[in-house]
Amino acid sequence: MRWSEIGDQRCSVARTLSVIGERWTMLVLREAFLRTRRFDDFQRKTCAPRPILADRLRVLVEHGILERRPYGNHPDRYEYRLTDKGLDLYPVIVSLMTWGDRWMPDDDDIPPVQLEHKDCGHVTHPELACPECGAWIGARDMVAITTDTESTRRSA
Amino acid sequence: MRWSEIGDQRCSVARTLSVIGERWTMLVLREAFLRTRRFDDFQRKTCAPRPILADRLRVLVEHGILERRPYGNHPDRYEYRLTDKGLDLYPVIVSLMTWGDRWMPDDDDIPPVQLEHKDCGHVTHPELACPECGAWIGARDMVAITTDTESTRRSA
DNA sequence: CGGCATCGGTTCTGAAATCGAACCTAGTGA
DNA sequence: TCACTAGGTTCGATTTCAGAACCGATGCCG
Repeated sequence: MRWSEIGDQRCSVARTLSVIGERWTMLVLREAFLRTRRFDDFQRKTCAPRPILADRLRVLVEHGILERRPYGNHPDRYEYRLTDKGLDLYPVIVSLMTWGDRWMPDDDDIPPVQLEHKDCGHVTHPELACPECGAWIGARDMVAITTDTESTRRSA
Repeated sequence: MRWSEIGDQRCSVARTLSVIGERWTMLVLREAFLRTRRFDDFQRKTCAPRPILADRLRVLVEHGILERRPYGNHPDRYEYRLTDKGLDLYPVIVSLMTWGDRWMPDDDDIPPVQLEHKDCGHVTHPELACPECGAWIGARDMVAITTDTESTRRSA
């Protein structure tokens, strides 16, 4: 199967990756969450090749994750901002960062970016919890229920 | 900059992606969390090309995310299992899935895989919360503190 | 015993993507 | 006038990917 066709898999992970799973895209999103908005700034911060960056921004805009809006008038400049759909990717980026801080520390082992919770003031890594009962969720606390489309899926 | 060098960036997201950011790798991990263990099963479920799959499994083993261990004796067969380091990637996969369920539903809009919390029995999507105060965390509830390596980084 | 199947890969080739440098367009400032 | 900025696009060389075929060791069937 071609990578470009993974969006066709009946799987939400695959469909998500079909939009944000290309090289560089996650780094673009990282910068967007750090309030980078302009093409050249994305380029400098991510170090992505310019043609690639242009493509990734286009895809993110097409899928409504970023919004491309004009700013500053005459030379017609544009900036890219996260939409609600884009802001909702926060858990993905944070999870990647958390794992990296824990398992791939660099030489000076102070993490490059730390997160402070506005409300309580603590510097910490957000973790998954169950919205129903509030318990913290680890790898084997959830059971996966695969819902075959009964009518279409038959034995073998 | 080459994609193969992103691990050099002083950023935990980039370093994480240098290990699990290649095409197909996340789908391999998805299957690992669904308890797939064998080469051919990974191949059938992810639909990744066999040489690519072999490479991705090798990288995951090299980084200690999967463990390759023999099972069943004589023809020398191997299976791949998540290590603790690998299990700790659960929030990444779950976040990708949650976003896909919310923003990229397929035609019959019942999600392909649902998660039931073992302890409380509810079918739900885990969400991020602050480990210190327990509050739910959304995109703009955390402030990023960039810790420049003071001695090496100077103005401009 | 021969022939086919299984599992876990590797090899090979053409097709697709990525990369970096250079270029383009439109305005601004000196 | 010339240099500079911002937001891209074009080009050609390199790298990666995709998929089909193959391989080696064993087991299963008759």
